[in-house]
Amino acid sequence: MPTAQGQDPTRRPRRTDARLNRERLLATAREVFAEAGPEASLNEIARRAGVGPGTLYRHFPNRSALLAAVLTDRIETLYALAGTLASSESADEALTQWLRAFLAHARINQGLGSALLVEEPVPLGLDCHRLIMDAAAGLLSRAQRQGTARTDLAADDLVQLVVGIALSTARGHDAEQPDRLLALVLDATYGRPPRSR
Amino acid sequence: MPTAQGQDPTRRPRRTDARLNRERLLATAREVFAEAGPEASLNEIARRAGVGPGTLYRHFPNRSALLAAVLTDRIETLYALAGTLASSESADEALTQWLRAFLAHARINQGLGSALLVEEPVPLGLDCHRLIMDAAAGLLSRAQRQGTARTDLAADDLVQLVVGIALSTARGHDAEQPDRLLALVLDATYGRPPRSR
DNA sequence: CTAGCATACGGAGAACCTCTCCGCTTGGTG
DNA sequence: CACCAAGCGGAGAGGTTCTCCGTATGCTAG
Repeated sequence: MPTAQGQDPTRRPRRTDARLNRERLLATAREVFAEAGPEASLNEIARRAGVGPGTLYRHFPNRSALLAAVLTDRIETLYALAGTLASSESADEALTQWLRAFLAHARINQGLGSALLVEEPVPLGLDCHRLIMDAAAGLLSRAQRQGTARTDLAADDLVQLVVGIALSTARGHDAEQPDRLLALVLDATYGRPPRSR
Repeated sequence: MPTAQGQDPTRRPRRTDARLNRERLLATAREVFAEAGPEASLNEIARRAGVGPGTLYRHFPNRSALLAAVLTDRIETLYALAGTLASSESADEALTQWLRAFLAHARINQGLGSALLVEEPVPLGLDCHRLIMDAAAGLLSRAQRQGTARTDLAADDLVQLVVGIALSTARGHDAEQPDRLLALVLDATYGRPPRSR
């Protein structure tokens, strides 16, 4: 599992107070984003972490960078889950379970947080987008070879559709709806090949 | 077709300069939102319309109200389209065409604009959400009775899924993707009933 | 143990934003 | 034509993101 530790070894390592502040910021951001959504004030995060705004912005040059950092460990978990599922019994079941987990993840991060999975090249940190796509592509291609997933389906599209579910249900009140929508997408995934138009 | 003209007749009609300003603001907002997305600065809109910010805010108390107003005529068009399609040959084809039009609409308004279709009770103007749902529900139920649409599908879910496509592809670069995703959803809509799990 | 300096910090502040308030202007009517 | 409710503009309050730079401090070489 790739982890983002690409640090130029010619430079001396980070000062410990800097590392500490970074961790504190990250932990605080996790909390605040969970409370107030991805639009939460970055000043507020800095304040609650007990550092100045300048410090926050040196560690994370913008909101996206901070969001990406907060999401990173969850993403890595998803990537690892894909690895585990890849050796499970049923290829279809593996894909299904992973997509369920992915949807849950995207929703927990308030939908919009996961928007950066979709947006621009992902500013900083390790490449979340790539990791997710790799995980999805692996499971999907196995389900296409060994399972019943339709072969004209691309991983990009599948992920995008699930992200869409997360986004559009982020503020909804029907707690069951995301599951229903995902079930529908899964039906399409394992359904017969597209009807001739 | 319901149109939002609910004006208390005991009050004298709006002054003409007010009506003119409102129209100018609306036209400018349409442009600016199209250029810069639904996050565009309202000050900028006021400036370009040649009025003060105060004027904008009296006509439209907040961003949502302005967005809703901009979307209104498009929504009414969609509602009217549903009426037209309702008497067409194939129930399935009618639903399909309407969903295509709806997706195009949601995307033109930058995805996020259509977020207010999903969010809170829709602040002002006529009830966009209700109108859309009515249109979708009518076409879907006919496709379920006379066509091949699966009967365990609710209009809410179908609309939500399409909104999700619009949202998640709003900033994407693959121009074909929205169509592919919609095709997938349509396959599910007309597909066999859900497999026994 | 200490001196020196690269590294990191904090917070003032610039430049934006949304939205409110209120004194002045003006369209429409009696 | 005079009146006044309706409407206007813009100052400004209070929020935001993000930058800049003088100051403080962890680390290391001596």
